[in-house]
Amino acid sequence: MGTPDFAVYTLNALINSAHEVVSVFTQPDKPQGRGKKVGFSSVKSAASAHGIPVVQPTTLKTVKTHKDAKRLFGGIEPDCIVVAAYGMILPEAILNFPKYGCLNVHASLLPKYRGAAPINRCIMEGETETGVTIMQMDKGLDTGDMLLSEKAAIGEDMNASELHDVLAELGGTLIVKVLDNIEEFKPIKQNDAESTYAAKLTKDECKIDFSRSAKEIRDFIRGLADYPCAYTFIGDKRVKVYRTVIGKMQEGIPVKCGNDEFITLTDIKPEGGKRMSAVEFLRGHKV
RNA sequence: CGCGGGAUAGAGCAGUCCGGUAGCUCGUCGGGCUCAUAACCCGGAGGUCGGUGGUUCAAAUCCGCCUCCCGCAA
Repeated sequence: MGTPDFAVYTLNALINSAHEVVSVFTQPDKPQGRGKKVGFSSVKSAASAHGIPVVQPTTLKTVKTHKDAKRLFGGIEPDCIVVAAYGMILPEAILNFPKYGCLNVHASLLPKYRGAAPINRCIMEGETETGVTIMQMDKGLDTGDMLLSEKAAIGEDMNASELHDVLAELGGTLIVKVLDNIEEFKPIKQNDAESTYAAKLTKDECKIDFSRSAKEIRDFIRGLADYPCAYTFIGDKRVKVYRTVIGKMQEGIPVKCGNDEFITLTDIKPEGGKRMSAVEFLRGHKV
């Protein structure tokens, strides 16, 4: 079960493993993008390409018993359900349905950064390492017992997209490792006292606050790049900012921030325009 | 039919409202200055103005249709 790109890595890893993927769950198609086009999720495309049946329930709340779950799965009783960024809460009837329960691939070192946006949040917080955890799902949100986790370093200049790819890849590797020897792994309880929560990102909070320190702003921007992307305004135009350098540089747009420091915007996308370097932007605009 | 912005030289933009010689910054090429330079000065090349039909003596500009790109929203 999964929806976005992150889950595709896990799906592909499972397809290429010794395990059989009997069916794939993903969120329902919904109108998205400009206009009213109906798009479908990355996972749906990937699954269809391999001829795996795709199921897209609108809600799972109606699944209350083992029988309901079995009906949902078309009579199949899977040994295990793997969940990666599915975006829907699973009722207990489903959690308890498979023999080995439901395993979740989560892009953080639990119990830190539970929730929807662990990849973005950890960069925004200036972390230097994060990781992927495979856990046994329970009723809580990312609170289940951990089976396996592995660390990954966050590069000095790495942005969320780059980290996403690294962690997604790692997630695929780890889930296969767990499934290969599922009996071997001992569940480890999470220490709730150390937990932090990575709330879903909202557009409102993506506006850059230039009164913060240069480092905070830089972490903020790379934590949000390339999507949803931090933004600010130049004149009355909204401008997305992808990359910055701390200090006052020639090759870009220097902005004063807190503590009398400067940060230079080097890679941006103005409203209505294409992504470009700040140097190019300056050739046609006065700032 | 969700709302909105955009397509003009290799890049980034102005010009469009009010039709009349294709413009700016940068790059590029040539020359000059200099111990020297990404600096400075002079000169040149490079455009079917996204496509298409129409109005007009005349269209980047006004009108119709089409394609592609982007922001918001979801």
